[in-house]
Amino acid sequence: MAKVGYQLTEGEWAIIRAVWEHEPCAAPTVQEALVKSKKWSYSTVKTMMDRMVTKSLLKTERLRNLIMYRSSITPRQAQKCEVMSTVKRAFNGAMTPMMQFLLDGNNFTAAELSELEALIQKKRKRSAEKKSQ
Amino acid sequence: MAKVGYQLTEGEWAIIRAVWEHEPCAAPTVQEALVKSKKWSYSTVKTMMDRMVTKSLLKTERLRNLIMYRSSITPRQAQKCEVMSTVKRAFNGAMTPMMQFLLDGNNFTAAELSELEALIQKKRKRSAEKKSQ
DNA sequence: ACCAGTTCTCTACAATTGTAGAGATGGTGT
DNA sequence: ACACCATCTCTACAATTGTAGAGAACTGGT
Repeated sequence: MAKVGYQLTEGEWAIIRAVWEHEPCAAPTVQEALVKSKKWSYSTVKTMMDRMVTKSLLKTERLRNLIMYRSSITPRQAQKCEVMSTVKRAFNGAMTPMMQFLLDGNNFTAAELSELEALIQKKRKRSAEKKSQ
Repeated sequence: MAKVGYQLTEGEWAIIRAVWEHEPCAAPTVQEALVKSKKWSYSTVKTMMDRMVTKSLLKTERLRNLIMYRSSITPRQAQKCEVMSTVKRAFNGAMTPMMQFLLDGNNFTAAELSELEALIQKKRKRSAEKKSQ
């Protein structure tokens, strides 16, 4: 029952990224995975993970005396919450202005632009189909 | 010296949006502007605003016994920080996947799709020009 | 049965954020 | 000179987040 719309903190993102990559996994695994980027002690990582369990961002399962963690939300869900919160806060909830802002402010390569264009075309075709059904 | 890369909190966004809309303005003005959406007391608003001055998100100027506030960062700057933080956290810093995610997950109208397409075309033309110069 | 190593539990603390009351202050009209 | 109103200042507190130490507990080898 991970509540929708919850925005992860920076620390939680770091943790859950590591969990996604290694799950099911124990806390020491996550700590080791993160020791390069964040230099958190074991206690720090474990505390954060347990708090995330309370929030239903992770879930646990005991194997003997080991506690295995898994994510309770998918990357897509987490991304969606993050993006939604940004578009709400910074663009008054309007997706298109945000897209414009992104296109406008960033240096995409020609290849990337083509890719995006193709995506839009596909999208457009699909919505046309829907309409005609 | 508003440090780049600082991500506003939800409360700070609410405040600064009101400031952008009314600046230069005094704290009571902001409080009134927000009383519908957030029902913060005057003290709450004033405290937040003063903390934002400390962080150089707002700046002040005394007129007689009134304190007038102005923003120290533009909407664009704030939007950029917000978006950058999202792309970093949730998309590993990669802009294009984020665009794809956005396109993929949202219902744009045909008109919006065209608009975006036009933008991309413009963008592409401009980068072609740059190359040939 | 005991030791060592691994992992867990409990507790704690500072900074930040959201929240607000109580009282000080400074003009203004009379 | 006085009282009132608007506004400001100071102080405070709970929840969350980042951070971690100290010691308990369990397991495997001897």
